[in-house]
Amino acid sequence: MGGLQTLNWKAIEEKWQKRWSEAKVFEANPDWNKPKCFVTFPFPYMSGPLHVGHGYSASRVDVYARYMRMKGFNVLFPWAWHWTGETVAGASERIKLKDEKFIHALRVVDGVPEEELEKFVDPVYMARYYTDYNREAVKKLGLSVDWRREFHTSSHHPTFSRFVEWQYLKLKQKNFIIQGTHPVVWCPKCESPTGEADRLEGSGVTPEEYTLVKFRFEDGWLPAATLRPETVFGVTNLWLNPEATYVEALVDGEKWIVSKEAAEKLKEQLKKVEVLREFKGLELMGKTCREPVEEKEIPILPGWFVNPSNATGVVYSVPAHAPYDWLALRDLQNNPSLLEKFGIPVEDVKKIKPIPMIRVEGFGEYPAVEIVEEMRIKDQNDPKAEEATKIIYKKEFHRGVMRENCGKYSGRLVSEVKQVLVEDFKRKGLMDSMWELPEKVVCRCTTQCLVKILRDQWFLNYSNPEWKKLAKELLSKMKIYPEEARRWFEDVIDWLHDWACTRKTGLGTPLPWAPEWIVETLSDSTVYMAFYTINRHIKALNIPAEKLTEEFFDYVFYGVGEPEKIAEKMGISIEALKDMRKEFLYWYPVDLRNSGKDLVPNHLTFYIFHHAALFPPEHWPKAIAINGFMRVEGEEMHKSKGNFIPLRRAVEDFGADITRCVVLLAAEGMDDPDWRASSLKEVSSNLNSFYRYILELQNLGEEKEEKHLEKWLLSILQKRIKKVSESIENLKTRTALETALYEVWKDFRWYMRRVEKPCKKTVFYATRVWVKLLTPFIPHLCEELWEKLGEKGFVSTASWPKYEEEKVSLEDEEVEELISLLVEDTKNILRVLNVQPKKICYYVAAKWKWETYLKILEKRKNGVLGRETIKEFMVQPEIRRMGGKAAKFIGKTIDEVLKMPGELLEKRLRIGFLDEYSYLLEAKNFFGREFKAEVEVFREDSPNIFDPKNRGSLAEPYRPAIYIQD
RNA sequence: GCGGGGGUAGCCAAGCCAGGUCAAAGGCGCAAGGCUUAGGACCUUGUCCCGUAGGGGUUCGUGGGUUCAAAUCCCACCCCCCGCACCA
Repeated sequence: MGGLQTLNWKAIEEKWQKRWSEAKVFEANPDWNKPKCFVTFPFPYMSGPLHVGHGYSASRVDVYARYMRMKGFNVLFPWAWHWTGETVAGASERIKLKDEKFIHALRVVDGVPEEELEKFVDPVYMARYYTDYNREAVKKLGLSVDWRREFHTSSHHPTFSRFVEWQYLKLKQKNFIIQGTHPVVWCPKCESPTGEADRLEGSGVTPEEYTLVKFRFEDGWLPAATLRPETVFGVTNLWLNPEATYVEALVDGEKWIVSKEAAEKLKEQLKKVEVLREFKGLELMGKTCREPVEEKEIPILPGWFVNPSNATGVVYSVPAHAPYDWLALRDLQNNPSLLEKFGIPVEDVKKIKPIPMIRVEGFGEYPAVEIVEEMRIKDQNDPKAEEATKIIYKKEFHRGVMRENCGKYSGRLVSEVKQVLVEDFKRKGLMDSMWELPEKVVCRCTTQCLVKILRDQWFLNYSNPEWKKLAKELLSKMKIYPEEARRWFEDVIDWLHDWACTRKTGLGTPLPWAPEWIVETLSDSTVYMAFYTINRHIKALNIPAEKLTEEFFDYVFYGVGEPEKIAEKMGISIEALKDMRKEFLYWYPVDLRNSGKDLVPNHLTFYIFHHAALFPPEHWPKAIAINGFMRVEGEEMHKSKGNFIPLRRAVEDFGADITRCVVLLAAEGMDDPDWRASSLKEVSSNLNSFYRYILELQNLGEEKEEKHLEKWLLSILQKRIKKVSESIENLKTRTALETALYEVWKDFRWYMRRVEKPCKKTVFYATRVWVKLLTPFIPHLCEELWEKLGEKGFVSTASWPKYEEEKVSLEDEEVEELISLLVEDTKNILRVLNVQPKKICYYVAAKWKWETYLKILEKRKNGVLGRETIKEFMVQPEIRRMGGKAAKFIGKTIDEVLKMPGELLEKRLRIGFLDEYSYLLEAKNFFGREFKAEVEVFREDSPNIFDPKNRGSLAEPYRPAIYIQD
């Protein structure tokens, strides 16, 4: 029974991982006799376990690394861990606050032991725990990493922190860091920005800028908040909520009336606010104010829909274009009793007529009125009013044109004038702005958030056109896989504006010139690949962080400064210092960086910007590859969904090679791979079979000459070698693996089916090629096979199969193509006839047909082939003698050749005359086996032909005629 | 809304950029046969419809168009996924 049971993956994988590690095969030092290849994977964030999606991206890097290594490159694949940011701290905080849901996820999904869980109240402990946990996952996946260069980020890794400091000093010196102000979602209790991860409510909500339109009221202003300032030309009245509390306040010296909440908010938005008195909205009902365009007097009316917690709590009314305004107005007009208690005469309200000021197709004068009728919206409390508002807003913004009553903006598109209009009015002091959250955001600490404008924040000046230009230049020189992603990068570079690069809280490196700020997580990880090149020295020499000065890094990365002095100050040898410089120069630039596509709009683009800023063009990254992100059984993977698949568990449960194959076979390019249980089963059984098949092949074959079928196998293998190589080079890892596994398998199957006795020499060569082609994908299994095949050393460091042009034989390939088509055709006939044949006869085309065929091919190549060419042939006496049948053959051939793809045409021309007769004769036994019948082969013009149904004349080149006798 | 990607046979998925060998690779599933004590594995065949001679018909989100010829090119539309910022 031995050898037939399922493989012991675990034993095999552990065995080879141990051997690789002992032999230090993946530890890469500079070797000036070898070309280098430096590949990286963005260090993962250590707030939880890695999942199979990380495994996917990392496996792609590993496939490339392993391939290049076998190609003879000195390959460096380092690894590190990201600790910077607020997420670990936030997670730790949730544990401190005993967030049951969160703790449950850690316990169940992450499998964190109880005694460890308690210690997670310390964020650093938590990060370290996950780093250790995940390192095992990465190692067990079999990635070919040089672990000597490992590190993690933040001030808890002081030597790395020094590197971040250096980087920021350089950026500052180059004026790529500026100071400025910026609106953020802010928790007044925590006194810090409330990021996505820190929210109980309101995920995805970002500040929105309202325009405040200032209506003159007595000696002050009523600033009405709006997202549609262009509608100021259609204002009929003002709305205040009679039940809400308003304040009169001095705002930057002007007297404003706004809701009580608004006054507090404005304080956070760089406005100086002094509240003078508080009162109910009711107090202003029926009074009038002046609109800012023509200073017409308009009334202030009660609007219960006005939310004092939104913006200023003051709203102006444009009933022609805003459904809410029209509804509120109509409600008042229809219910005079509502007005009674405010002492507002009904006639005054009834007098108010909507003022149309935007023309838009599909609507008449009063779009708001029309949509209210159409949707049968009852009143201002009807939830359908919200939808109506959205529809009108969209239509009018995109398609709307300002009517004649809009002054100098008349006749222009709403979308065009909006911005200018606001600028114009702001200049006149009639508009202002205020930031507001479109939806409620609640901080983890349960406090409701507001918008704060942060001042003196530090920014990476990505809006700088010079910097953008540099980034684009870098991008244009870089390879992007897949190429479709290039446009996305271009857009991101254009779109990116200044990035707030510092935080007040969380883990990270303090900004060297303003240590109260910490460099934020995306901003400290842009050029750290340079640190990999020297980190093994820093660790080996045990250089203390404080010795890693600006001038040290300047020397290592830029070659400036005096090495003697620097080395002396650092207390290391000048050789050691120079080695670091040399090692940096050896490895840099990064040859490939691969990650999920989610990093395109942030990290990867930052990576481009910062390299462009900090390094000369010869050190700019060479290539970026991206891939989709992992789904599970077609769904997004989420801890909360319960379908989260930790990498470590996958590797432990299914094995590294299977896990790698499942993810690599699942997708390519930007498509999202899907993790499916069925695929797991499928791959596992395929790999088991592959293993056994290779071992079986070992014992097959005999010493013999390499003939047609062997030449065919060798030829087709060259094609596979080429395809796999090119696919890996273009990060088409799925195509590569599919070809290496399935296509090659198919070739073997055909060879074994066709051949009488396999040739030992060919099988020997072919099995070794096959194992090598799969090594980048399933390295453990391939090592095991390599050893079982009696080969010395690691297959991981064996040489990649060379594509040998001289082994390519078009003729042998075409012959097999012909034979398999002939088998197919014969089967097709047998199926239709539904008989068991006694005898099958094949007739190959006569010599004159071949000559004619080749001439037709030639004519097509020279572009002189047409239907009329038939005449040229028919005038030849020896052809004309054969009459109609010849004409039919020539006509058909011309038609076929006319639509033959160029590649095939070339191939057939190069092959020329093909001795079909000999090849078919050689395959007689094969046909016999296939059909369990006697098989005979004739030339169609042979004198002793057996052809009772006169089929022979149907023969064409590459298409022998068939006769079947039952 | 803006930007990016995509819709192919029971499922996954190639082909599309460079139009013709495309009823459309490969894998899975399913069915039949072989091998085997049996199961698994493996091998062969079939898997849109029709067909007693290698053929014909209808297909590649929908509707038009260009072309001798379109899954592939052009136009319009419908649907799905992702990103839109201070967050990893």
